[in-house]
Amino acid sequence: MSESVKVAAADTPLSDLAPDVFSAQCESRGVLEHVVSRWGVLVLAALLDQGTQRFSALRRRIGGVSEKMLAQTLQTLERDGMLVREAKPVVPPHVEYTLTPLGEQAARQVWALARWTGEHLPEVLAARAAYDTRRNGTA
Amino acid sequence: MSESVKVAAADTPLSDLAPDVFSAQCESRGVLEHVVSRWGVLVLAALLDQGTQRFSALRRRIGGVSEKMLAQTLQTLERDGMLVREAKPVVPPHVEYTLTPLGEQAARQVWALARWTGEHLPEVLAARAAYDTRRNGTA
DNA sequence: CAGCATCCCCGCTGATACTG
DNA sequence: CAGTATCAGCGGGGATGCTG
Repeated sequence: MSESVKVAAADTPLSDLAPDVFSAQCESRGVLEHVVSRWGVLVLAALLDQGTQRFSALRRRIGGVSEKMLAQTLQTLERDGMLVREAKPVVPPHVEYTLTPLGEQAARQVWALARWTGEHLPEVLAARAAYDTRRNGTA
Repeated sequence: MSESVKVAAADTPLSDLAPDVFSAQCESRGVLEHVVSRWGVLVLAALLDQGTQRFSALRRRIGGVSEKMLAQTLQTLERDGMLVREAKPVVPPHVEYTLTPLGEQAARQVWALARWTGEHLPEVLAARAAYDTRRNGTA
């Protein structure tokens, strides 16, 4: 795979590119869910940010993950080819996780999205306030 | 909207841009979840693809949504300022939904991500096969 | 240290039925 | 047509405890 992520060539009719996303059993939907899942986003982001890291480093980095969910998320992403797990055969186990090129592409996209939401949070918050006012009456 | 969504400017240290995404109570995480939720993605995509649409049109378009989930999703996205709901006061109710500029930006990003996963599905599937073999099969 | 197994809860989700 | 209300089921996700 190359390097740039190539996004937003959205003048092409959307339905031509992926007509099936709207169908209930679209397989790529599952992949997307993994990638944008609660912890998936953060694992990818952390790995993109800091590069190769061990389990405990990730756990410390990502506020609020349980061991279970971290392990589960890592497994899923490994299975999807987004990252590589390398277990060094030493006495205190030492396992490192690294993004694959594929995973890096995903991570960049996800990260961009996360950053975008962060940047536009004020607008969202304003919209919410307006909406709530409209509903609850005077407020 | 201008043209490109500007993604993958990831040479900037990630943590500088949004240090708080990793904290458990990051507000933008919620917005992200709404946007990339199962039906959120599809609603945004449908609206980006076809423009303003009514409730029933969306329902028909998006395979497998229940009325409840569609209504819920639309409400959430409206509250977040991603789309506008316009109810025409006619006897058989007629309600139209349209993306806001903000929502259109979101939709493009989400759509790009969806498309990316679609394009790279073969790689993911291959990775999965390899992973499963490593675990069950010959391994 | 890494991570699997178990238990358990609650929130998302869908099916059904009712209203404006 | 476009919702809201209610109920029931399933699975995500956390806490705990145990292994290599």
